[in-house]
Amino acid sequence: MPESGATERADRSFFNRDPVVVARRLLGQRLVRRYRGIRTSGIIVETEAYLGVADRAAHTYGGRHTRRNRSMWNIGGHAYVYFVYGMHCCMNVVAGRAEQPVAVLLRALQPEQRMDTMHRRRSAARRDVDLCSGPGKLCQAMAIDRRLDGVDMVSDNRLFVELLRRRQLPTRTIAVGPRVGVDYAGEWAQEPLRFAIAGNAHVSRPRPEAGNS
DNA sequence: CCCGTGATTTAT
DNA sequence: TAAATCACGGGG
Repeated sequence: MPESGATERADRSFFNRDPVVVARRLLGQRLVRRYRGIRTSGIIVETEAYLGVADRAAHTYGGRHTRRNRSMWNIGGHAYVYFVYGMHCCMNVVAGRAEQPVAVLLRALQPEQRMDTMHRRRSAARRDVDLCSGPGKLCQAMAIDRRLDGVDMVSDNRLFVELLRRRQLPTRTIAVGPRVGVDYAGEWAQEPLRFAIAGNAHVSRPRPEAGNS
């Protein structure tokens, strides 16, 4: 593998904190997926925070505890993968402390390793920037589906995060905006809970504006 | 802009 | 049991 081996894997303490902090700190880190002997990876360039019981846009709004959102009630570091619109999967990383059903949706990656495999899995993608520029796209490119719902990313070898930087990116390089596709959530739809690396070509549309803290 | 697509949720 | 919903993506 072309890895240096010195890369540090995100541990429990990385995830056991405020979801907004996790969402910002995930930017610039690496998501790794191992499947059938192939290691695909990408740099996380776009995230959204979901704040749990009080957040009308969250699947756990109002304390809902259903079969689908079961893993969102798990402790930080677990994956929450769900199926939506009859054909797509979306992947979240559970954050917060125990019994806080909060999570971070991974919305886009800058593909890094095995882009050939990603193109094979996503024939509709004509260009590299179409591979992982959306929550459903990245799941398809990385072979992430409901079989990975509930896995512990701190200990599982199939899906995990590698830390490429110890610090969060400089605040001015993080673009902030309202979350995508949650118009049903009333005032919560306007909250600035979407984060992206400013100027990165792999961020999904519409792009949040840079310059917001 | 519209529409597929089907599991999940929510209303009867 | 039935109806509505949906943290999306692709094509026109």
